[in-house]
Amino acid sequence: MKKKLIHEPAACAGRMLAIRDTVELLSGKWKIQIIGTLVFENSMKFMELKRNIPGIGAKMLSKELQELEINQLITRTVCDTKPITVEYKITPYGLTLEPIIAELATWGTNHRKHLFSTTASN
Amino acid sequence: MKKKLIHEPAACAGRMLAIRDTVELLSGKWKIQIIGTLVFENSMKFMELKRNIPGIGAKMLSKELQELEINQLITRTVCDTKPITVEYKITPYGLTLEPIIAELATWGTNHRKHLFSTTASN
DNA sequence: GAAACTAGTTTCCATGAAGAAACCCATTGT
DNA sequence: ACAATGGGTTTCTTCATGGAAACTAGTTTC
Repeated sequence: MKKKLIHEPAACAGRMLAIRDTVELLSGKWKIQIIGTLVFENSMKFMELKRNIPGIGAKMLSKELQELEINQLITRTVCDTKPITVEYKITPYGLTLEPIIAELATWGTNHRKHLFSTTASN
Repeated sequence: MKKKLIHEPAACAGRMLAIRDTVELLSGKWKIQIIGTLVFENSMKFMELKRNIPGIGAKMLSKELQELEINQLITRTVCDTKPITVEYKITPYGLTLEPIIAELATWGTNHRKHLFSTTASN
C-alpha cells in the first residue's frame, strides 16, 4: 500500500489556493461579523444588523451585504411593511460557513484567557 | 433544568468580540497563508517562505512575520550558518490555529466544486 | 406642511495597506 | 574586484478601504 504523502506538493498548493479563496470571499472588515450574526440569528433587517454591528456605517453594510448576496451566502428580501423593510437571511450554503465561524469564536475566547494568564504574570 | 439560551445577549456579544479578536490577529493579506504554511511544514527559512507564498514581497513577509511573532504564534531563530539564515517555526500556541486553517481549507475546496456545478449549468 | 422612519446611494475625503526598487551588511565564491 | 546569497530595512508611490455627511424616496405621524 502506498503511503499517503501529506506534503505532496500539488496537494499543498491546492490547499493554499482553497484557503486563499475562502479568505477572499470573507475579505473586508465586516463580512465575517455579518455572517457570524446571521448564522446566529438566521435573519435580520438592515437596521437590526446596523445596530447589532457596532461601528459599521450604512454604506459599508449595504456594500458588504451586496457582495455576500452575489456569492449566494445570504438572500435579500424586500418586505411589504408600512415603512419598507428588507430582510437579510442566511442561505443553506451560507450556513456551511458555520464551522469556520465557530472555530474563530472558540479560538478568540481561549485567546482572551491566554492573554490574561500571560499578562497577569508580568 | 434551565434551558440553555443560545441567544443570550451577553453570550452573543462576547462571541462577536471573540470573532473580532481572532480576525484582527490574522488580518492582513498574508498572515493566514503564512500560518497555513507553517502549520503544515512546521518550520521554514525566510527565503523558503518567500518562495512558497507566491506574490509576497520581502517587506510584507518580514512585517507579517514580526506581527505573528509578537503574538507568539511563531518563533524566530537566527541560525549560525555561512550565509546567515533565519528559521521561523510555529509555536504550540500557533498550532492551536490548526482547526481554523483546516476549516478554511475544506470550505474553500468545496466552494470550488460548488462554483463548478453552478456555472456549468448556465 | 414638517418631521421621522427605513433603506439605501452618492460624493467627498483621509488613512493605510501594499508593491517596487534601491539599499545595507556579512560572507563566500570566481 | 565583483557578483551572488540570505535577510532584511528604507523610501517612494499608488490604490483600495472605509468613514462622514448629505441626499433620495415612499409612507406614516404630528
